[in-house]
Formats: sequence, structure tokens, C-alpha cells
Amino acid sequence: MQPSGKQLSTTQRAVHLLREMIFRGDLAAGSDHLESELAVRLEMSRTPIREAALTLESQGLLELRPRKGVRILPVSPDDMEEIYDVLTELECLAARRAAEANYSRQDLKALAAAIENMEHALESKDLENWAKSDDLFHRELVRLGQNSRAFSVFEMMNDQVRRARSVTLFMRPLPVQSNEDHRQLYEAIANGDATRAVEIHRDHRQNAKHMMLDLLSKHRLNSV
Amino acid sequence: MQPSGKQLSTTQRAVHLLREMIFRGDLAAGSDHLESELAVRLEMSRTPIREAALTLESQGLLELRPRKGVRILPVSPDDMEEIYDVLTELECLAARRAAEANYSRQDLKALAAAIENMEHALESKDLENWAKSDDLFHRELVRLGQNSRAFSVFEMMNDQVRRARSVTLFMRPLPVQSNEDHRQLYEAIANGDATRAVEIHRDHRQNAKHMMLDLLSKHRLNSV
DNA sequence: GCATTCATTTGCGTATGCATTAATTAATGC
DNA sequence: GCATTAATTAATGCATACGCAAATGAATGC
Repeated sequence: MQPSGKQLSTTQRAVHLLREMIFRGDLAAGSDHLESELAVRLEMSRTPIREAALTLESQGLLELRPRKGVRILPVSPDDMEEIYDVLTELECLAARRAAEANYSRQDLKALAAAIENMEHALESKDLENWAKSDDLFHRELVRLGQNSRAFSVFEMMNDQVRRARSVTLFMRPLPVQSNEDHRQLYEAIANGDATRAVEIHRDHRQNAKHMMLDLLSKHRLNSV
Repeated sequence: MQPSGKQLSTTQRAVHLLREMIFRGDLAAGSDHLESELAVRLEMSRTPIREAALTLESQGLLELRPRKGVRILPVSPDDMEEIYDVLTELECLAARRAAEANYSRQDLKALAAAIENMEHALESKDLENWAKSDDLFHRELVRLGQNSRAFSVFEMMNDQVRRARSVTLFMRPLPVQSNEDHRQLYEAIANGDATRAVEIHRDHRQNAKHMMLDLLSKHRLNSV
């Protein structure tokens, strides 16, 4: 949502870089890092590091602990459950509002495109791309819900899920049902059937949650 | 949720003070304030002001605009609708989880106490106290939902509603139905009837939203 | 008198410095 | 040898300093 033709401030760069480092696992969950250490690593002074850390702290990605440095927050299965539950509600809200909004098929074409991409990816068993399109689908769904606050909370929490999913992606069975759910949701929205849209999507999300939790527990992943 | 026996850091004080100033209307919605101006006003340097502003920005209370100072974000009726919609979902999630949690009446006593206070306040037409207890009820409900993320998003958004409600409190009819709703919700939770709990509370919240929006529109309050 | 350009001001972004205080290690007593 | 306390270290929280860029105002040309 930033004007893209702008050169970012050092603080903004710090936010981006730290996020990436966290998601790439470069800064492992549970690890501590001194502000000054990060400063040399990103070749900037402590100030932008601190400001970025403050931002990321309020986004729930890390924690500033005096004298211990910033701690990358691990996400436990219980955390995961919390996150999925919140995401479920926000996405269902979006689904309802989207269905009520009388969108044309044209308005929904990004959603449809995401579904097609997922189906193609699934056929060629390209899980990475499937995950990417799945993500896009959910994001587009929430965008269609037209609630900027719901959207920003969604983005925040979805980031955490993404991290967990990148770990479990190749442990799970092929997401055939998932694609089917999405297509049904799309139809419900296009038909303006809010009740059904919510019903489908709530199930979809709860299934996803249980799948994730089962995987985490089966593989003894107590934190991601 | 801070350990209360602790002396706060300057930055934390700045956060608290700025919040208060915003909610008391001391910093009016839509107004701009230079960092340096706030610094002298709170008798501290720019650094903690900036850090506090960054925090409050990510909580949606204000916006940092280079060279224009921090801008206290006005809340429009559309914003209000967004906020109510998110709150509705999060509180309904909490209601469902609370009902599923098999709480004893003992566990629910804070909830019951809030209801009683509301009823007393209503009898003596003490709206200020009614609002306070109502707030407590909703907060306790979400707490019982046992989802820390939902809780913190709730708190964030509830702050904004509180501001709007303090303006409209004396414009509205006596909240008789509201108390009745709360009592029914309490019973549903105590009886472990999740479906009914959600049903009641969703209605309750949607009514509150429409009441608020009607008041804002009737009184031409385009921003709070 | 209006516009355009140049100078000036000013607020922010970032760096740096410093005092405070927690953590760690050394030291002393038992 | 262990515990308790003193000394040292080190990281943060905050203050301050500074350069840049945007906004404002002055000056010059037409």
C-alpha cells in the first residue's frame, strides 16, 4: 500500500529487511538479537533498527526485552489456533460482505484467476505455486470484504500462518478439497448467497486449522 | 496487562499520556501536532514522543506525516461501521468459545457482576456508569474467549468506539434491550449453548452498530 | 502585477553520545 | 567449597546533534 515509486526511508527498509529475515528463518524463532548487532548487520544505526523493532513488536512478530535484545517470537500450536480462529472470523466477515456487495463476475476476476492458478498448480503438483495462489485468493477475498481494518489485521496474522505453512507444506496431502471449497465459495459470492458463503468458508478454515494443528503435533513442531 | 508495580519508561508514559489526551479530546480528531511541540508539552525529548507515536500509529490512533506532524485520525461513520463489524466477529468468536469452555457460574461471576451493575445503573439512569459496566461486560466476554490475539485487537478497536460513545451517550434512548441481551447471553454461555450465544450476541452487536450509525447521521457527526 | 527562481527556514530522519541499570563476574567471608 | 556481596561490563532508554529536503518567503525578471 506504499506508493511504489518512492525510495524508502532507512526505517522502512529496516522493517522490510527484518521481516524477510524472520520469514526466511534467517532470524530463527525464539532467538535473541541485540539492537546493535542488527544495526551492523543491516549497515545502519540503532535508531531505525529500534523504530522498526517497535513496529514489528506491535505486529506481534517480535518482542523487545530490555538487555536481552529483540526476541523473535516463536509461534506455538496454541498460538496457531488463536491465529486461525481470528482469521476464520475475519475472512468469514469478508465473505459475507463480498456476497452482499453484488459484485459482478468482472469484479471477481482476480478471485477466479487465483482459483485457476491453484488448479493448474495442483495438476502439476507445484505446491509452492499452489500456496502462493491460495494466499492470493484469501487476500483478495478479504479485500473484497471492503473493511480496511479487517484487512490489516488479516495481513498481520496471515504472515504468521505463512511462516508455519512453508514448514508444513510438503508434509500435507494434496489440497484437492481446498480447491473445491474455493470454487464453491466463489459461486456463493457471485450468486449473492451470503449465508452459504460464510458456511462454506468457515468449514474450509476450520479444516485448514485442524490440518495444520495435526501436522504440527504429528511432527512434534512445538514452535515455528 | 503491564506489571502494575513497575515505574514506566518515558516512552510508555508518552503512550499513555498521548492516548489520554486523544480520548479526552485534548488532541482533537483531525488536528496536527509537531513532534517537538508534543515533546515540550510532555516535558520529554523527541525520542520517546516519536517512539510512542510509532506505536500509536500502528494502533490506528494517529498518523505520522512528514513535515506536517502527527495527525490525530478522525473516525468517520464508515470507519465506525468497519470497527463495529470487526468487533462483532471477535466478540462472537469469544462468545462461542466461552460457551464451549464449560465455565462454572463461579468463572462467570465477573460477567454476572457487570450485568448487575448495568441494571443498577439503568434503574438510577446513571448512563456514565452504565457505559462503564457495559464496557466491562464486553471486555470480560472477550477475555473469557481465551484468545489473546482477539483480545488485543478488541481492545484496540474498542478504544475507538469508546470515544464515539462518550459523544453519543446522552443522545440515545435508555438501553433497556441491551441489558436484556446481556442477560440472555450470560445464560447461553452458562448453559454451554454456543450457537445461541453467537446468535444473540451478533444481533446485539448489529443493533448497537445501527444505533450508533443512526445517531451519528441524525446529529451530523461526520467525524469523532 | 504575476510568475519564476533563489534563499531561508524548519521539521524530520538518522546518527551519536551518555547515564542508568541489569547481568555477569570477581572477591570475600564463613 | 559455597554463598553472598561488591565490582565490572554492557545494552538499553533517552537526549542531543546534525544534514537534508520540503515548505515558505523574498527577490528578480517580464
